[in-house]
Amino acid sequence: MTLAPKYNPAAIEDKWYSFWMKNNYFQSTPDDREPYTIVIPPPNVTGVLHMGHMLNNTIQDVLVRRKRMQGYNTLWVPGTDHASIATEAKVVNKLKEQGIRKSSLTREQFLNHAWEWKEKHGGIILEQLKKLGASCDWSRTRFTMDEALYESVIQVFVDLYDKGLIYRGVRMVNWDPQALTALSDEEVVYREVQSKLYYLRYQVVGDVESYITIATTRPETILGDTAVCVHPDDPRYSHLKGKAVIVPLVNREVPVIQDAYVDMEFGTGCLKITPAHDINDYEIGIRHKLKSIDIFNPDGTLNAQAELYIGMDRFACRRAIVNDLEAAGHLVKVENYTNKVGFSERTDAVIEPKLSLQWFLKMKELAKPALDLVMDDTIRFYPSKFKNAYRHWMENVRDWCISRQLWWGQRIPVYYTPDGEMVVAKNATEALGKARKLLQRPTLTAEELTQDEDVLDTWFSSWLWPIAVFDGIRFPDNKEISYYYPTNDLVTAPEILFFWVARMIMAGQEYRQAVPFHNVYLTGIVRDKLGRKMSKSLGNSPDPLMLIAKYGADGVRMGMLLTSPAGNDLPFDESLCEQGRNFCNKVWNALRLIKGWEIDHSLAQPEGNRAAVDWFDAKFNHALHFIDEQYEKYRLSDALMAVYKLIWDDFCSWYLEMIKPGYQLPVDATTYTATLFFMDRLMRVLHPFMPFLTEEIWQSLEPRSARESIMVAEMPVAVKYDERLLEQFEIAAEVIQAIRAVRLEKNLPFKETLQLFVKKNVDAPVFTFDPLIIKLCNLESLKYVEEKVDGASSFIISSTEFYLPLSGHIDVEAELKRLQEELEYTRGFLKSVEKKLSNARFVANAPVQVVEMERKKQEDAQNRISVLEQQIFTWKS
RNA sequence: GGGAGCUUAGCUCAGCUGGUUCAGAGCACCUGCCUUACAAGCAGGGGGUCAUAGGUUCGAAUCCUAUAGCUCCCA
Repeated sequence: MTLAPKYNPAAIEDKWYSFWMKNNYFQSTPDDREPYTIVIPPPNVTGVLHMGHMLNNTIQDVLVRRKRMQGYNTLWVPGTDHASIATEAKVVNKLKEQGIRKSSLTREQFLNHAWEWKEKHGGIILEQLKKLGASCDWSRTRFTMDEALYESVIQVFVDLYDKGLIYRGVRMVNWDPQALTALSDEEVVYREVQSKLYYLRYQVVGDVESYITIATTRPETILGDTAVCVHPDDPRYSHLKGKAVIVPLVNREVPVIQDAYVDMEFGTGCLKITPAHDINDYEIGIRHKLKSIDIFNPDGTLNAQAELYIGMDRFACRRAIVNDLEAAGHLVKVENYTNKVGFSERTDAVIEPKLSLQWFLKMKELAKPALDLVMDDTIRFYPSKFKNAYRHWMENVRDWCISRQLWWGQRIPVYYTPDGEMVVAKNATEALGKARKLLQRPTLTAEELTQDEDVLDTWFSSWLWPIAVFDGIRFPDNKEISYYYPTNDLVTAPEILFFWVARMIMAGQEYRQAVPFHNVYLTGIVRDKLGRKMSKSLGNSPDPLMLIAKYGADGVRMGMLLTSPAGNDLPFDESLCEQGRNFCNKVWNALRLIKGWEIDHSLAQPEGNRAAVDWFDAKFNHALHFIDEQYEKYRLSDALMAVYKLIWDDFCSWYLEMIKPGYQLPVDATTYTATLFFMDRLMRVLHPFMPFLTEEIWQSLEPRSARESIMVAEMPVAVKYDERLLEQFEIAAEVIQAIRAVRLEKNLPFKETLQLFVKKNVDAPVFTFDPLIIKLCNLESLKYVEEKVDGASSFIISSTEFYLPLSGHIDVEAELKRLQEELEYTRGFLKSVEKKLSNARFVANAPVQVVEMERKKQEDAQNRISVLEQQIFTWKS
């Protein structure tokens, strides 16, 4: 059998992925095993795979593959969400390129275009996930606009409305003038921008000489001013109580009001009030029963109520009005000013606070149980530090604006009658029935009812995701939902903790009286070397598929996981993938070595080999215990690192070197079988992290039947191991390393054999690993002696002296210097230990074990010192 | 403005309720090796006054207080 000296991922990845697919290993149906379920955080259909998805989905795949091998009936449900705003924007743009305006289409025509777009582009990201090795049950792929999920959303709306939790109201909302829709608070990102603070003077009514000056960053909104406000305790303005001022240019008289909201320190301490265009002004407006004048059209241009600049865009208007105010002598001064401005997460347009009629879901009642479930650890967050942020948000939660002025999405199931009454119903037929009853008019026709034009927020479908993918809303008792729900783990980003995770918990309580998942693993943000978030707009994100092509899917998976403990940002560097690739190659070459051996069945197992096999067996179980612990704590990078070291250091560097037969010599069958067994176990433990490589190797270890696969093989279970053996080996390893260091220092080639003499001073000798010391150090002999050996290079491990006679290579001065330094260090160490022990309070207060430990240290140091002193004495004489 | 968190080797991070060898890992770095599994490698090695200043304690990277710097969330 000849194997390429370098691992070539491209040659095998597609082969194994289709092998797994063909054998339906990813598929799950309910049975009597315990289920393990993950639902994918649905990427939006407009998306292509980015580094965040790579990280997130690698983690899910690791978790699900491990559980599968542990015998659970595992299911990972894939899917996408419809992303109202983003998708509608894409479709609108595409139509624009074809010269079609959205406004020229009917709703139905537009939706046809949208579906067409979805069919064409919507599956790209899922196809990309396959390249990563994602073991999703693709036969269950769901989309938030699928009929079942659509109907579930509608049903939930009707239900919540009937429960009195949904209401319609005029509120100040975040308006996106580009997407022409309201946004939820979570879809607005605030950024600091350089802007200007304009100081404007308003004339006081009845006194031509008297002016007051206000400061504003938005001078164009003065057209909507309906008051000017000062602090009630501000002596500068007390004389204005009850007076009115004139809004410049439009010459409207507005009252001067007093409200403690005003910050006397800011600007001039005098605030203009525009209730229609600022959330704080809106609230002041309500308190003082002010009129509200909405001066903007939905697209951000000025309307007739503004009286001036009608039809002009809000930013063009700002420039124009500043000029006009200056010309009219109303502009006092302009200052540079840094403030935070809200932008639309989707379109990046500046958000316009706008009064509008929207649908809201009351949050208070839903939030309380959802908060408790996290605080009492019924649902666990990894890392738990996010509990704080979660609580803070849930305690201050505000009602959720769920309507969007779009077409792509679930249309709000509210129907209006000609007389302005409304009914809420699952469909038009039911609505008609309800409306007839409501109006007591049996002749009412369906045509007379008009359905609400708006659709629901995408999150209003996503929050049902873990239930809806199993059709648990429409059919709450179906077999699937009963079996798979609650799901086990959710892997997502902290950014959507509130608007997705929290709401899924609410929906779970409301519709299943159960949590949607037990554990939430929060990933970090993938950043570039400069610490910037990777994004398409910055162009600083590598193309994941290119990375896979370059380093192999396994290499990239390892690169993603190595330095990303839960919740920590991942400063991504391609060299991490390189490390993953190198590791693949290392494992590959271990296979090459083993497969290259000739087996001699007549050969008895050498003693050294037996020791090596026993040792590695113990080491493997020791590592497995540790790895299991890391998984328990969701510390995947630590688990991976432990596997990495187990394979590279313990298996390759130590074990294989120990049992490796000499050049062109055969290996005994017992050792060979044990080695194949170890390799098999190691591949299983590594498989969740590196599915492709491990399958390829596992399949080559032994002949396999057509349906066998490592991905459904059993995960090794840690058993008890001999700890003493590991300790004894540690000492042998120290000896080997010391001899290697001597060789390097003295420039002694490995081929030259050495003699080793061991003088045990305190402990009884343990011979277990002696044959391995001989082999790995190419010793001619290893002898135990009672007396020190003259003229030899020496080293000391604990209190045992080791001698390597090296005629002509000994530098007495250097040996003495080294011994002297070591002696000084050990004396200092002993002193510090003795200081502790002579402290009566330490001996009295510290736990017995700790004191014992110190006594042991004292004894060891004393022994070592006497050995060192004797050696120095010998060298000197 | 309100809240949360972070600061340990050049980089990225471990270090659990204070107690074993003058703090560990991976990568990077340095030295020597093309030793027929692997140079995508082998062997050996250096590197940290645990942000700063106090305090509690027999004992602090670990607990408390203050300061500085950074990050995130909310308004």
